[in-house]
Amino acid sequence: MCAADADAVKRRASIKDVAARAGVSVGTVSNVLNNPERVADDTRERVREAIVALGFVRSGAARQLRAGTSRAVGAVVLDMANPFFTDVARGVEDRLAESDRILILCSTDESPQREQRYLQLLEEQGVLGILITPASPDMASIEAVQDRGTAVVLLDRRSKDNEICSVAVDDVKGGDLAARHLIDMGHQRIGLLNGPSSIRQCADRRRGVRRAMRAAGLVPDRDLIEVIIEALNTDAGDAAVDGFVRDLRPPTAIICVNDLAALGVVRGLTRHEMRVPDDMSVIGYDDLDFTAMLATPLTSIRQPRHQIGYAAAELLLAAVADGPTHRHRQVLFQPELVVRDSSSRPARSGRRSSSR
Amino acid sequence: MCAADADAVKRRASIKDVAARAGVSVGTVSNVLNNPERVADDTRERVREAIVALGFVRSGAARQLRAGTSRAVGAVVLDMANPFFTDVARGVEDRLAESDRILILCSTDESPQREQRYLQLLEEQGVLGILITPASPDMASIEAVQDRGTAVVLLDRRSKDNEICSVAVDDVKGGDLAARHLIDMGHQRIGLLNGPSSIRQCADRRRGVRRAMRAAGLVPDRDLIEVIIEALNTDAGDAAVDGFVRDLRPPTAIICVNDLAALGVVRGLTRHEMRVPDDMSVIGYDDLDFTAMLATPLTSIRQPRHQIGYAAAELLLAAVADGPTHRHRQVLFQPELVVRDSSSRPARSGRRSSSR
DNA sequence: GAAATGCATTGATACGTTTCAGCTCTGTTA
DNA sequence: TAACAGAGCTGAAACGTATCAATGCATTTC
Repeated sequence: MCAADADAVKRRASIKDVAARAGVSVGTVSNVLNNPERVADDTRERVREAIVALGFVRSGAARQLRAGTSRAVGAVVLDMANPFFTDVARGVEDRLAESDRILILCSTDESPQREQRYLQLLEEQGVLGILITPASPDMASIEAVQDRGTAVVLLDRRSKDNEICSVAVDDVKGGDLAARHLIDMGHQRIGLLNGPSSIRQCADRRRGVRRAMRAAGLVPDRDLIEVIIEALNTDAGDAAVDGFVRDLRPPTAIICVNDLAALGVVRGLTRHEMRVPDDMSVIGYDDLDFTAMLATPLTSIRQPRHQIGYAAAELLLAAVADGPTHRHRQVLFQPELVVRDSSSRPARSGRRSSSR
Repeated sequence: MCAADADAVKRRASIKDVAARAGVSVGTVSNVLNNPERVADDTRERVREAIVALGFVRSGAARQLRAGTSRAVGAVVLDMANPFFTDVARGVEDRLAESDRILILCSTDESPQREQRYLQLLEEQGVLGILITPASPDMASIEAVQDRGTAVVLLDRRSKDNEICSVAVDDVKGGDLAARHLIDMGHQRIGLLNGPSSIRQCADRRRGVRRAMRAAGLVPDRDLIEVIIEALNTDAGDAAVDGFVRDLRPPTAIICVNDLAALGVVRGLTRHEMRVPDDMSVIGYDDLDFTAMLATPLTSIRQPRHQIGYAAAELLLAAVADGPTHRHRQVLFQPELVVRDSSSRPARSGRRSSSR
C-alpha cells in the first residue's frame, strides 16, 4: 500500500534508480550515502527524498565487493545455548553495535567438521574477522584463515606462540581464590571436584588450588581430596559426593568445577543428611545467574563474561584497523570470588573426627 | 610457510587466478564450483588442485551480487542472553546448518531504535529472511521489509491479520495446564503471580487459568488471588509472597509467571516459615534447566524452545523457496506440564483453616 | 580582465562472481 | 559424405556499488 509502485515487485531499487529520480549521477548518490558533506544541501535533500520515495536499500554485497569492507563479524563458539558463551556473545554484540557492525554466531558442538564448515562459510562471507573458541586441538585451519587476511581472536583460549590474539581468564587464579578463601576460614582438608585434566581450565584450577594450599603450609598430596568427573553436570556432582564423604578423613569443604556440579553436590550432601555450609562448605564456579537465588545462595567464582566478549570484539576491531602492522595481544582477565552463604568456617576444626 | 606465494600477501586469489593456474576459463572454474557434473573429470581435478594450491576462497559478496542469493538469515530477538531466546536461536541455527546457511543474531534490548537499525543492516546485508520478535508494537517497518521482498517470520508473536508468518506458543493453554493440575490435586484457592496484562503472554495465561477454574466449577473472581509484578524476577517474586499469605483466605498454591519469580516465591515462603509443597504448592513457567536440580525440583510449564526456533527457520526457508506464491502460515506450539516436587495435594482441604 | 582557486558534480572503471549464447571437437546417424 | 548431436569449454555481459580523474562553474586573486 505504501511505497510500492505498480512494478516495484520486480526488483529492489538500485542506486541508479535513485539517481534518475533525483536527476543526478550515481556518483552523487553514492556521495550522499558515504560523504554527505561533499554534496550541496539542496542536492542532498533531493537525493534523500528519492531514497525514501523508492524505499531504496543499498546492497551490502555490491558495496563489499567494490569497497572490500564488510559489516559482519563471525563468532564461532562451542554452544551458543551455554550461558557462558551467551554472555560472551552479548558482550561481543554490544561492542559491535557501537560500530554498526553485525554478529554472525555459530555453534560447533565441539565438532571439528562443523567448525571447519563454519570457518569456510565465514571466510566466503568475507567477514571482518572471526572470534573463535577452537573445537579441535589442531589450529592449522584457523591459522590458514588468518594468513589469508581475516583477523582472528581466540576466545577463552590462550595462544602459546603469540601468533594470534586471545582473550581468556586466569583459571589458576580462580582455583587459588577458592582455596585461599576456604583456608582463610580455617578449612584444613579440602575437596576438589574437578573435570579431566585434559581440559586446560580444569588443570589450571587444580594448579591454583594446590598452589594456595602449599602457600598456607598445607600439603596437597595429603590434604586435598580429588574426585574427577567426566560429565560436568548436576547428576555427576550428586554422585561424586559419595567419594568425598566415604574418605577416611573427609574434607570440610568442596570446590566444584562449575555451578551445576555444585548444585549436584548440595543435593548429594542433602542425601547424606549433611547441611551446607554447617557440615560442608561448597564453592561453585561460573557464578551463573540463578545461584544467587537459591535457598542457600552459592559462593562461586565469577568470570567477567560480558567483558570477555566486549574485549575480544575490541581486540578484533583494533586488529582490523591496524592492518598488517598489527601486533598480536594476549588479554587475561582475573576471576573474582563471590562469597555467599554456602561457605563458612568449618564446624569442628582439625582432626577430631569422632561421632555424629 | 604453506600456500602463500611471495606476493600472495597482496590479495586473496580470485576465480581468475584459479582459471589461469589450471589453464581453463573462469566459466569452467565456476562450473567446477557450482555444477561439477558438467565438467570433465580430469579438468575438474586440475581445477580443484589449483584451488587448494592457491588457497582460493570464493567471494560471497560477488556471488550474492550476481546470483542474488545469500547464505545468511537474520534473527532479531529481545536479548540473546535470555535462555528462552538462546534455545530458540539454537533451534534456528540447527535448521540453518542443515542447509549450509548462517545465522546473524541481533539483540534489541526492546529498543525500537535498535530494532530499526538492525532491520536496516540486515536488509542491506541481503539476508535470505528475518526472524523477529518485535520490540515495538508498530509493525510498519517490519511489513515494509517484507514488502520489499525479504521473507519475515514472527517469533513468539502472532500476527492477527495473517499478513505474515509466525511461530508462537499457546499461552492460554499454559495457564490452563497449570491451573488444571492444581485443581486435579484438590486445590480450591489458587494464587496467580502474573506480569502486567499489557504483555500478551501474561494476559493469555491469566485467561487460561480462569478458564480452567470455571471449567472445574470454581469462581475466579472469588477463588483466584492475583498479584501483579512489574519486574519478572526473583526479588519481585520474593516480595510478592507477602500479598498472598496476608490474604484473608490465602491460596494453597501459587502459579508463577516464570521460574525466576517462582524461585523468589519459594524464598519468600521460606521467609514466612512455610514449606514447599507441604504448606504451599508452587508452579513455575519456562522450565529453565536448573529448576530440575533444585533441592525441591520445580513443577513448571515447558515451552518447546528449540522446536520453536527449528520450526521458524523451516517456515522461513519454505517462504523463500515458495517465492511470491507463498501463503503465510501461523504455527502454534502447545506447552507441556512438567510435574516435579514443588506441587502436591493441599495439606488441609477446604475451609478448615485451623491449627498446624 | 585573466588566471587561479575551490566546490559540486559527472562518468567511466573495477570489484569477483554467475550465466548463457556460442564455439570446437568427437562420435553417430542418415 | 554430410548432417547432426552432444559434451566440454570459452568469452563476454551483468549484478550494484565505490572511487577518482576530469569537468564545469562560480568566486576570488592579482
